[in-house]
Amino acid sequence: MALATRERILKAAGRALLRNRNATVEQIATEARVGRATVFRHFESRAGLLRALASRAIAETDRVTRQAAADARTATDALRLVTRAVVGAGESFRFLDSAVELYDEPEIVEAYQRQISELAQLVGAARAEGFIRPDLPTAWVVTSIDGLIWAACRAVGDGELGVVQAQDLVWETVANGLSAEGKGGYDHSE
Amino acid sequence: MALATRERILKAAGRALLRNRNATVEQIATEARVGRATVFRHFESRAGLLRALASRAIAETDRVTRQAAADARTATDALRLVTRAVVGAGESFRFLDSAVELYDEPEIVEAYQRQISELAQLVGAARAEGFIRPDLPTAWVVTSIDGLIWAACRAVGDGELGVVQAQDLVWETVANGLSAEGKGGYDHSE
DNA sequence: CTCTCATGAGATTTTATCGTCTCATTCAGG
DNA sequence: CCTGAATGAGACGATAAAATCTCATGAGAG
Repeated sequence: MALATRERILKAAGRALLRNRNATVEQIATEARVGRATVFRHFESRAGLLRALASRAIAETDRVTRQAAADARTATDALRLVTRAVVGAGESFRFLDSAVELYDEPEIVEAYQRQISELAQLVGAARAEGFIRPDLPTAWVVTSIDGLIWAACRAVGDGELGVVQAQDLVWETVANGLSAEGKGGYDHSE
Repeated sequence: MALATRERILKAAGRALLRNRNATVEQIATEARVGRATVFRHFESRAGLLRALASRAIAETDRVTRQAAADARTATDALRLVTRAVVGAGESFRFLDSAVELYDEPEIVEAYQRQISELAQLVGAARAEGFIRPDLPTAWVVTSIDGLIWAACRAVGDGELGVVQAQDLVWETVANGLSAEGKGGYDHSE
């Protein structure tokens, strides 16, 4: 059926792009076990296929993010739940790490920036609750959470970690870092 | 002179690739203020140019890494100094984040994996010194340090942070996390 | 000044991939 | 069995970029 084929192509595109940034339509079609012509029957162009894939990923991430935020009672809790949720949804957007031309699509760039700024708002609120160390710039807090989320998604995708384990570890690291020594336990003078 | 031109092309390629993944040879040549033909006089092909650029970046990272490790008295100190050094060298390898085809070059992949495994050894030694929380898998410690380094390099490249500030923040986050609350200060049950 | 070599400019060929099209095949429903 | 819709295979043209080649120029060495 048409819808099943379209879905199969989208999923295959995600896999193919993950393996090989700049994957050709032929490689995507092969991955989906369909003919190249069939790809163009379902999507107006290669760019259109990538747009559809990215839109799906963005929508999915938005969905789990809002769901998580709705369940939270405090901003700090929301930050924790959203972080977990995004790590959990990593599979659906991880290909964006490799997808190249998408950064030319203003729609995609705008959506990514919006999600980052939503994260920044959450961080700001958590800071107001006293959760964030006052000496850390919000920009760094946001950037490093983003970096840890990506690292976790990569580790899950590579089979190094399970999803739940990765979710726990990201938050553990955000909250307490990697060091066994307590706060200020490292002597910066040496 | 030939060497100066070659060097100019390499630097320009780094800048061009950072701005525009998949930058064409023409864009690189324009950035270097040389003719397209001159690029092919100095490099056998576009792929060869990228290989040379990547080799330089790897060599530079190795250099600052070994320098940093040599200055350290303990493994924990080495981990701190190496992390700082890599963040400081970010400018030279950051284009790899955008360079696409390089992941097909076995030489590059091998070098990256070697650097990661060197980091893993360092983490293992720091763990033996009691610096690393025993409950965290080494794979995650390595992955998250790598993720934080990339995040810091990106922030520096985007002008969000200064180099020294980024170096401090990465280590601060590794050692203590982002949270103001102490160890275990967050109630995981809710 | 002259010679030479690296270069710039640009024409040209080659290659890879996109996107379109046609036609035979398959498979499900009537 | 018959029909139609979706598909696979592959030919075809268009395009963009890579890679090659030629030729004139300009700057530096002798």
